[in-house]
Amino acid sequence: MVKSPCDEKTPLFTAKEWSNWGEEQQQAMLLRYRLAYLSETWVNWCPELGTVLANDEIKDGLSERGGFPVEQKKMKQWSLRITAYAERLLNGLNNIEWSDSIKEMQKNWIGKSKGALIRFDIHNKSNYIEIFTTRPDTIYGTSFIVISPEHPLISTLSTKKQKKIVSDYCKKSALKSERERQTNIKNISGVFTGSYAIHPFKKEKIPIWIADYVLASYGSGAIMAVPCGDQRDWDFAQKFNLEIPNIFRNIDVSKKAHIDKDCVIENSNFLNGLSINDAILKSILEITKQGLGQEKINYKLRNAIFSRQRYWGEPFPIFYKNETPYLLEDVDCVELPLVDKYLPTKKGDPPLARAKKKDWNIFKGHRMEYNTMPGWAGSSWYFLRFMDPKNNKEFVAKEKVQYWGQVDLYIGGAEHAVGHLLYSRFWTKFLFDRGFIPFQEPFKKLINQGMILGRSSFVYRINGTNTFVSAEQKNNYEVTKLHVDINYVNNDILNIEDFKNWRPEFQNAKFILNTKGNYLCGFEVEKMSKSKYNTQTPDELINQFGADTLRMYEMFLGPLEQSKPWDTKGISGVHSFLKKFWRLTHDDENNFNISQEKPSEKEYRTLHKCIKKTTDDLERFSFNTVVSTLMICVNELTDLKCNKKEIIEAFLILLSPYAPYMSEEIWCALGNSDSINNATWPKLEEKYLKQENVKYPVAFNGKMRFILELPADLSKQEIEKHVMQHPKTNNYLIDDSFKKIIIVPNKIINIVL
RNA sequence: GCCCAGAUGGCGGAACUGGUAGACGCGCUGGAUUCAAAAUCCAGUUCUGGCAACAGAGUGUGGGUUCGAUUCCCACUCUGGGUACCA
Repeated sequence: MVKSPCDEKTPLFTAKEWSNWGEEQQQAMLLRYRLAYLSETWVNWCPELGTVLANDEIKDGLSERGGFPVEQKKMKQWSLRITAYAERLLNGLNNIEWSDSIKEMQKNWIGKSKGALIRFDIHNKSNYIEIFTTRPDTIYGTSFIVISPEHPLISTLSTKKQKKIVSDYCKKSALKSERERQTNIKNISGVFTGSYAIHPFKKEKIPIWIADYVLASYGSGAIMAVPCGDQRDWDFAQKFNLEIPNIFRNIDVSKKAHIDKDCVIENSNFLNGLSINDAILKSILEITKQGLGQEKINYKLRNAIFSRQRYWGEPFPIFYKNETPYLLEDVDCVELPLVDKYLPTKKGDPPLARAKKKDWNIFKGHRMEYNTMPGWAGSSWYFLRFMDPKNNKEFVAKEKVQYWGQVDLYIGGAEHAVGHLLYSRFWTKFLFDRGFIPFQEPFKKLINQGMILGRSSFVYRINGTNTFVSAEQKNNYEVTKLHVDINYVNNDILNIEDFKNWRPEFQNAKFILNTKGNYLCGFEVEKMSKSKYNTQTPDELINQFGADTLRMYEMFLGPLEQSKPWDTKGISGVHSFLKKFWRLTHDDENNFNISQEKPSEKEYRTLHKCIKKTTDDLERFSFNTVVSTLMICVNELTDLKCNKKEIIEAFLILLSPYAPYMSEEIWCALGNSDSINNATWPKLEEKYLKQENVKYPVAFNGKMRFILELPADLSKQEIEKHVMQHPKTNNYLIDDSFKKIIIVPNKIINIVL
């Protein structure tokens, strides 16, 4: 038997059976093993728009565009079997220099948990329900079963009497998004199916309920409810008057569930007296022995849907014969065909279905694939192509990928933590498996630059209408909050004409204005993004201040890894710094003016202080503090009136990463023929930094009172003597005495009273 | 809801390993220069009281550890990111 990742429900078959199958049946079976496969998945379908919507295109259950209802629909989609790589994606985190927070997020996203799959037979029926639990030790505390509203056995399980209630409930939860279902934990809902399961050990009847806090996409879409050990189960039991059997020794479960694993099991037959961890092991052993289930490792990670019903995306190299997909063997790429409109067809097929046979550059079988690939098809591997961008035989030549290897440092936003950054790792792994690249991780080191935040503006559409209400009155209506382009908003007042012309759907929009006759927009500070219509272009700033100033200001804004609002108030400070440095090397008539004199000790000290700090800060990616260090250096050099070549030249190299144009220009004026980019980084000479005296802060009870300047090489005893002799010391001592004196050489003196 | 971050003057931020809280810049106030403006320069600028010297308070909130906490620990609040079709 081939040990290969495949659909869990893939049946076993023999070679003989295989060869007796027809071509289509073989293809269908192969799809169960392929990395890319077709599967039925739930999507957000908007009948009015005739298209599938992303969760973020839905606001309060209505489509953002137009405000139409959205429903859940099953659709055949390509998926990529990322779950086959779950374990490797998890282990690979140990081999990369990424921030702990991103690793943590990926780890939680993959969500590995050990537990058991347990079979519950159904009373008076031949079916059974499989549940996944991480706490098989609590099996004797199970008093009911809960299945998700999408569970395949729902129609079998719901009795005649319950049928109507059940189908109403399922329809209602189909309208809710998965997130809504998890968010509203205070809003407990559920219905009884009318059927009972048999407890595998106790052999007693326990009721089977349906509730939308159980998700179809996790585990097996069904749980054994243990109200004494799980708070959601406890709340559910409380609400619907279900039993709460206690299986924990000396623990009170009448007020809330007991979630901690710090206790001993009782009322549980063969598990009595065991600790939780021992009971988990023993219960799995017993479940396996009695054939009631097996040990199981479960991942929260789901296979990733890889098709989109949009026009702009890479077309699949797939064609169909009688709706069975075949892989195109041609070397040539399928190109996007011309279509009359970039819209779905009347039937609801994706835009590519509009193309006629002649519109495709390649056409085989009965039809081509209508779906296109998602954004992450490209974003998962584009960086590999940079190694060999003009190669038209393969995506990268062996010797080039051998030379360049993985990306050394990748700077990207934390918002990609579990999307792009996980997909890239996944793609890298399968490209490695197929022998295309010699490494398993795409990015050796990763730094998350903070997001630039923008101020978004909002308008409020009254649900089911095309009327927008001014922010002051939005609470009087059921409204949907929509982003509006900040270019149409001035001081939070909407330019209504611009807004109407923005999109055809707003052409006939109506407005409820405030008492001043204006439409007031709401606002929020959130990440700057095209989809939030809050972006600002730097073009004007470049025109006004130049690219060096903008570049340097971006570095000066704050720590690389911290998100910060885009605010250009302070940009003039960076600009005047560059002008100040320019004046240092130019006279009043703007003639280049540099001295060949040998620098003084003071001037060397200023320079080397700057070399030390800019070098250290650069290494820890602290660019904002580098900029202030450069500013301090220029301030000091200006005070010293220093325009000496040796100092200026070294300083230019320190400045060049931040203001490359200006430093190159002055570098050239100094008579250098090669670019400053090829200059050697100045070498720090510690001898210039040596200080003879140290300024000690003298604190009493931790509160700094005065500064005492002392020679750097004094012993603790000598320092104490000096402190005690200082006239100010007496002001703070009580009765001329103190409890203790703490002296940290070259740092601080603290006297405890 | 869940996972991950963050919170320090009027504003962006600094304090890297527990050791002077507020570096550097913006803004603001006053002054110099100028016919005037721009540009530039000088001085001041956490808050409260005080002419000042100085005193008290102070790093989201409440506790704790420590001679000493923005920094470490516990509990919370708020803000941002992600939550699987924005990429």
